[in-house]
Amino acid sequence: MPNPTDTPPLAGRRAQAARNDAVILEAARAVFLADPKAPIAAVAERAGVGISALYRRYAGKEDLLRKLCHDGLRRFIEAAEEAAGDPDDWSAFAGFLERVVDADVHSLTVHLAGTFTPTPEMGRDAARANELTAALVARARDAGRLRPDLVLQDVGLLLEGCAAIRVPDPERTRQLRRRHLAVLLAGLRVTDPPLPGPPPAAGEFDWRWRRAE
Amino acid sequence: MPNPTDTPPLAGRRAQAARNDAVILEAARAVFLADPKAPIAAVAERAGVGISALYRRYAGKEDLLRKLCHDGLRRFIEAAEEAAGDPDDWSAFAGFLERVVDADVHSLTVHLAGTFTPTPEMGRDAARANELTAALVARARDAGRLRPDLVLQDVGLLLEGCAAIRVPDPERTRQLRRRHLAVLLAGLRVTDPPLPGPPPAAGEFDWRWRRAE
DNA sequence: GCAGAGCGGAACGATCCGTTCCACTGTTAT
DNA sequence: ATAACAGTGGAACGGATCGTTCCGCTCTGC
Repeated sequence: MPNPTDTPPLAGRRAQAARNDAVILEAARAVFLADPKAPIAAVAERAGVGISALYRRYAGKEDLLRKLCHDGLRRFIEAAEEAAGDPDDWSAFAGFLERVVDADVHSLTVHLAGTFTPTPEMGRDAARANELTAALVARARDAGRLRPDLVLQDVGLLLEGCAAIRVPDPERTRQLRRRHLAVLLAGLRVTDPPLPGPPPAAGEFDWRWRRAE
Repeated sequence: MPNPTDTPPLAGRRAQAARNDAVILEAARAVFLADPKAPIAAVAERAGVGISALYRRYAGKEDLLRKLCHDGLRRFIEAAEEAAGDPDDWSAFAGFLERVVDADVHSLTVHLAGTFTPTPEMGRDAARANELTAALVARARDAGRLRPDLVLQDVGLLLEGCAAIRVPDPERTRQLRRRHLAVLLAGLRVTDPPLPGPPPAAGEFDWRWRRAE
């Protein structure tokens, strides 16, 4: 009998399984980040496991995608909460964007939208993410650091723009996105004249979350 | 000999064919702009013609894509040449970006790259497009209007960012891109501190044009 | 009228991909 | 020791997609 008492440091087969949990999730994140429509076999290959190891953990592709997206949403919230702790009104806002861009969270959320049916909890988290972002925007704006005609929905577009920057090397991608973001942030400080066209309205981008028919 | 005198005002069947030339190209542009991997049948459907009408004009999908991309490249050059005529150093540069963004040229070129083998002429046109862009950048920078640490390759990233903005309605898409571009342009005027990280190098994005294996 | 250009769309063949299934291995409990 | 089984790898299946071909039809230009 190898384990007389149920020792927390699992060994043998159980440990392998627990390790696979993490390996698979990491592989899935990397693969679907690079290509949201990647086949599920690519995840298994990247993780160095068989397909069975995937289907043991997730009911299907949609299930995996949903979990991945929900994780991304949680990271987004985390970043917003962390950034809110910054005492400087501007760098709280700027730091938030930098965190989100660095973690490539946007690709995990928006780009995966529509590929699965969301859970109610995801809806709640999305609402919370929105609130936190709105608070950061309002704070920077009320402090007079952020150009006043920038609305909450603009932030999504900024992130979309940064997420579009992509080269084969992930680290270089991060650097280039930071560079792009720096230009954007420079343009977001108070300036004249105001931004052109009607600002994005609340709910204008909800179509993303509707499933493809 | 069907036409004793080569009369330009074609009529009947020939006219229909000539009209289809344009209709098909327009449909192809719209379809592949919305989804670079769209099936060729979608183009036929959108154009309101059969699949035969497509294959009568193009040897295959790759042929159509190549023509579309080359057209986009030419529009890009056109935009650069037009913008170069602007006497103001800054608005020549800014106007150039606005034209390119409005025409959605970036999606037609970069996003279609790798899906076909380019012709030598396309290589020459691409080189010319690069020269023209470099000239506009240099001009704005030398005039002290553009932040000096911005390099040619940054422009591609800016366009990439703008092209990533996309909603179902094309006109609204254009407006939102303009808005995004305005933020970017505001950030591109001379500012401090300089942009972070090493600037994009020449040839760093050539991998796009290599065919997927 | 007749030859054929132009066309619509069904049909084909090749991929691709999600999912299922089964044999096998090492572990756990008896 | 050995039975039961969780965990796994990967072949195989069925459905879907898509590029391309092909056949029959129409209508034009001679």
